[in-house]
Amino acid sequence: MTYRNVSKFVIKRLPVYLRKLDNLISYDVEVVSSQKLSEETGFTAEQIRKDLACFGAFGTRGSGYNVEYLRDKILKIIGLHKQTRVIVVGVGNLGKAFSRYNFINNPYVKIVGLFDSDTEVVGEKIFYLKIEHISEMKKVLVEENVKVAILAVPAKEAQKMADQLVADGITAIFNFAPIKLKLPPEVYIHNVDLTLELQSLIYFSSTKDNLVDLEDAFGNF
Amino acid sequence: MTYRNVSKFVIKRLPVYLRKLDNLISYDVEVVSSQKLSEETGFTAEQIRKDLACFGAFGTRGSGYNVEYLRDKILKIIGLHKQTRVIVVGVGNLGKAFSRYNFINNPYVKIVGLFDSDTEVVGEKIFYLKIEHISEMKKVLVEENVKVAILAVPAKEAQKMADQLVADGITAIFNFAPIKLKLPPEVYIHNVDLTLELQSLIYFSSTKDNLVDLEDAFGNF
DNA sequence: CTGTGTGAAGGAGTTCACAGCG
DNA sequence: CGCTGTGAACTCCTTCACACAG
Repeated sequence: MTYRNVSKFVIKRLPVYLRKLDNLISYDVEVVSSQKLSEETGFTAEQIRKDLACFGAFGTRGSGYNVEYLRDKILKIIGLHKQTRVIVVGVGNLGKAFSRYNFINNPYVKIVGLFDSDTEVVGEKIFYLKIEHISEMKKVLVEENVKVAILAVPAKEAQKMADQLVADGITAIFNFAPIKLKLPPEVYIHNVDLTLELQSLIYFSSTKDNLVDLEDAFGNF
Repeated sequence: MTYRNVSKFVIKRLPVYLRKLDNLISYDVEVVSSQKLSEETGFTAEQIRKDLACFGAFGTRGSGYNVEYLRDKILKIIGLHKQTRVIVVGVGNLGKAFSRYNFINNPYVKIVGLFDSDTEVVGEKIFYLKIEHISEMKKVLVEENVKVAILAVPAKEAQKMADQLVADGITAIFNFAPIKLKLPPEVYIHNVDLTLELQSLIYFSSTKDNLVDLEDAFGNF
């Protein structure tokens, strides 16, 4: 039995479960049902059970899931059981905000390097970590065996920088730059494009059944 | 003919087309085929044609789509044909970064208010716009008839603030706070949770067919 | 002859319903 | 009896294949 081909949709829900489980642990809750998790997360109980079933049978029929056991299982599934090391490339507004945010909110992912090409920001600190020049990047990537990079450089530098990251051993990129990176297929890219996301939100802002909205846009129909 | 029930997946792709069309316009390209758009965006040509077909027939058989005409159509479909006014609530790291980013990158969405409860940041400027105290919010919402809010306050304040926004007429929320907002179903919520997104990225960082990764995680299988 | 528009087929994700175990 | 685990049904999105218009 192998776990190839687990849907991306499933993987995206796992961290949601993880967060809820961590929360339950902090309240000393020991057992949780898929029904309870459903109420907390908004996903259906069946879906939660199906998601977990992709990776094995972790529950106890009649009672539910052991919270701590399930949390540890999910950590291992995602690969967060040993703290993951990442670097941030491009420490402008967005890179800075992301870094500060991650330091505070994400115990499972550790930023081990902040890099920028702008000598203006090099030397600045974010919490305990000093921003270094891009030229120092490869050294850190190799020493710390980093596989994940957060790319928050301007659009026109993004492709070049991504190529360099891949050449230096990066296998997954969290990309804030508003361009479609062209990289080997084995590199996983996750794009966060705030402009696009906000624009599509606008569509839904007038009314949820968009009848009125669209009739207005197409007087000709 | 009405346009109810256009899939969210379609709507999310429209801004991608929009950006490419704007780009083509800046290069004085007048006509574009779905094939060309496919190469540029990474979506299949059939999908692009199907997406556009949800809203009418905009192309010319044999040649393609008139770039400017299609751009204007998409603007109207999304509702961006008249600049949309939004406010930003919570101007910490993330709110600040988002605002600066939007000022520069998003010509179609105008930020008309920046609000925070922290008197420390009130008075600061982001580009030409001054950060105001939350107490001023309602006035701006009404005067400018704002329907969309970007919520970037700490998690524990988010629900209370969201309730207030909805009470003041907001119909869509772009939510950066890492909680599930409980709001009336007619309010559209788009969550951007960087911690969750980064965590799920980790899963894909070891290898794209996650066989090895998972066998390692479940030695017992 | 080229490229759009679209019904039909295929594939993927979700929900349903219930068997089965504690 | 309660809650998990899961095949089957269902829904929705994508891809295919081709008719049709310029």
